[in-house]
Amino acid sequence: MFPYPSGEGLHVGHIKAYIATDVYARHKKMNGFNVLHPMGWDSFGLPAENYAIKNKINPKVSTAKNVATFKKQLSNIGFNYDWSREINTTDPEYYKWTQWIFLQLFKKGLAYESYEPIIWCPSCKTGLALEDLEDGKCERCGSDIEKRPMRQWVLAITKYADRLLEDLSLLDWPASIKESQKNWIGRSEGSEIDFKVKKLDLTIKVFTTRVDTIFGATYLVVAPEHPIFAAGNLIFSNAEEINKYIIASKKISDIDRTAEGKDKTGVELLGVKAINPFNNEEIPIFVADYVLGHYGTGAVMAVPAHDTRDWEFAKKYNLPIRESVKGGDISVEAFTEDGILVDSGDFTGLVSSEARKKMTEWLKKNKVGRKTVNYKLQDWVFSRQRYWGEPIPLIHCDKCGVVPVPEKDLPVKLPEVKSYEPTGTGESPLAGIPNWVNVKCPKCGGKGKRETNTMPQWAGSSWYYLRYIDPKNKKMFVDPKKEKYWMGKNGVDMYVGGTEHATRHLVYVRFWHKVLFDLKLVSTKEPFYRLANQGLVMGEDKRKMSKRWGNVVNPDNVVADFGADTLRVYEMFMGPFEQAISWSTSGMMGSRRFLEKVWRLMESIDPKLKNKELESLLHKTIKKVGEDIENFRFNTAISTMMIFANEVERLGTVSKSQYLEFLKLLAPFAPHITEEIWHELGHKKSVHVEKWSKYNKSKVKEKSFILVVQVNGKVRDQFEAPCGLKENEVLDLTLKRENVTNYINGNSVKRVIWVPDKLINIVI
RNA sequence: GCCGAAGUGGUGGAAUGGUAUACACGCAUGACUUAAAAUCAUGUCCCGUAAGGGAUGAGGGUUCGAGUCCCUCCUUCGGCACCA
Repeated sequence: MFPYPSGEGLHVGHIKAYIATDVYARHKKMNGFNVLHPMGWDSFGLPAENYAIKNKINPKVSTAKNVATFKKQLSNIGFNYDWSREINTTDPEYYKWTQWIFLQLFKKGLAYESYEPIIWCPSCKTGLALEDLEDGKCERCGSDIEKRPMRQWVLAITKYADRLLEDLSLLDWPASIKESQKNWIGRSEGSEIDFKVKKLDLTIKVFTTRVDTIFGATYLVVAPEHPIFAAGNLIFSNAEEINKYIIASKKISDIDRTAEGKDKTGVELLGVKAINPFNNEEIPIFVADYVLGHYGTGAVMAVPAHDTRDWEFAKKYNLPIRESVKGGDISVEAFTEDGILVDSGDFTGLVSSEARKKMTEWLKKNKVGRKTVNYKLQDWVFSRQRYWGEPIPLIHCDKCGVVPVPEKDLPVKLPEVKSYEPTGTGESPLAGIPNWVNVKCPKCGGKGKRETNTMPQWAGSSWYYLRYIDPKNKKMFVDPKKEKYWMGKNGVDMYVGGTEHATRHLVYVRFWHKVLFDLKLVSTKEPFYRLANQGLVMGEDKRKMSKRWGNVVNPDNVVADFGADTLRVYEMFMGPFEQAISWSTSGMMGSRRFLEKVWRLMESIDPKLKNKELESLLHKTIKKVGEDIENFRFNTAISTMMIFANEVERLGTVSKSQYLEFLKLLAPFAPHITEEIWHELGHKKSVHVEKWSKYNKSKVKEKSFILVVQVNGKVRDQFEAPCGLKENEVLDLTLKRENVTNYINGNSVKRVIWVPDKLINIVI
């Protein structure tokens, strides 16, 4: 994943992922692959802009400065990036295509204008998507958020909810990321039921996953946002009280409103009743803020006997609690599990799962309900009232409505402004530039106004992996009209980044990719079939690295003091790649010592030596290091190399060819020192263009092994034996050993388990 | 509450169902040195002089054999959450 060039610079945790891809890319290259290992800058959006505002610099200037800092830091570490393919999402030649993709979404009807109240950050002064919240606060600045009705652009990601969920099964991704996405999408199967409202010519639809409990429904609840209130509340005899309740509930923030255990409040809609379609029973209707307007239908049937929230509400307002599923004691608490239906008309006696099927069928047959699916995922609020983003390429015309900017006129460049601070008015700073805003309508030539909202920070990263093509083409981007596909058959082979993107970038990018797939612009269903997450590198004090704790380790200092190779080897060796681990300076010294040892062992080379003793170990090492890199198990790859180096040291001599083979294994991890030694030993070409060593299966095989003898599963003896023995031969050898016969002690041998070339277990 | 991941020495961790604690850090002792650093050597889970016994969060189970598979529970981390 390309970094966000923040003003803080990189710390040793950020570069862990880059070291891993570098090792992986170098290894693949040595194995003959044509590797594209790119770097770029995802630099539009709030963090860059907030930094710019705080430091009173134009975001364009500060971004360029931050990019330069990042690039310098990275260049210290010896990455094999192809800098000729460096990209920057703020480059007009880049965001031209971000805008182009937006227009495809628009033309497909997947981008629409909405006036619904959305999340508003009063500090960042912009609308936000649900994904931009963390613990109910603005993820960027930590401010409490508000709800604010305003005009906005929204992307219909919910149309792709099912595919985003289903296709997770195609992905070789960490379980936790898949799990997060699954929870975020929040698919829930159930039934929609129509309740006719008596005296009014309207129907309230409710969503439930527990249609089997409907005979226990004793009232209905609608959210304060429910459309039933849209036409005014004069139909209710207590209209004033209802109005008061609705207004009050809008003032409460979403977090307070949805906090579990919060006292439930509500008001009955007097003068109307809802009719349960199953038994024609008339039940009261309440408005209560424990029902959310944006989920399901914004209305629920309340079954206090079998739902905890309804139970609490019913207790408080003295509403009847009627059992319809056997199994609990509803006088004490709601019974929410499945069971056998009671007092449920024709459905009495069925088990819940069966009842749900039959009752949903009944709803359909009688045209009073249907099977439905609901999602927690909401459409993506895509406009920001900020300066530092891609202008949304649309023009508003009084006559023609919303008109897309013609493709030939892209990019719509972000204009230079004097004041780039957010206005807070619900308009972006771009609205204050009349000669940018006022344009001709591309359709009718009449007066038009540019859309002044910009795209969110996630736009540019939603397709950056597509800005590469076969190098033979020599072009930096492909015109989608001329080229069928933007990418090869397999897409990105390896994608590495942090877990914080689980429900943001990694959802958005899959959504855009699927849209492009439907447009036949990409050939794969998914952008990244393989993903790895680097674990956090924490400070030496086991706290998260932060200025606040003064525990940030800057790679520049580590490189200056201990060398880039030490840093690289240590970060790969410190533990499993995906695990969070604390930095340890003394631990890092161990990696430094290992590299010094490798250097020293040059002196142990005996050019005349044909070192048979090491041959088997070397080939095992070649095998293990290659497999470990492929599987992102860098820590064990390094420990395997350490074992080899220790053995060379123990023996005191090594043949030149063996030493060189070993150097190649180390080269992806420690590119500088291996190159130095490689040349020292007389090579003109680089070690990094060498072919990766091939291990020899026959050489991996040992001639003898340490046979472990167990008696009844306990280790009682071990001795060296030649490989390839048969079970009876081994047993003969074993039964001659005094240690073994002592334990057998005259008992008859009941069973013998023989694991070839490893272990024998004698059961007595 | 639901879902997921994980619990192994003083520390980071290793272990296709087959010798638990590889590798590294730290520590101790020794060698080298006037001394220190660096380097090298030896040792370092617990009990026991030893033979041996016991330890992979706790308790059960499957198996000739379990850190690994199954069940129950505890703890930590992550996601979702008045989501009907």
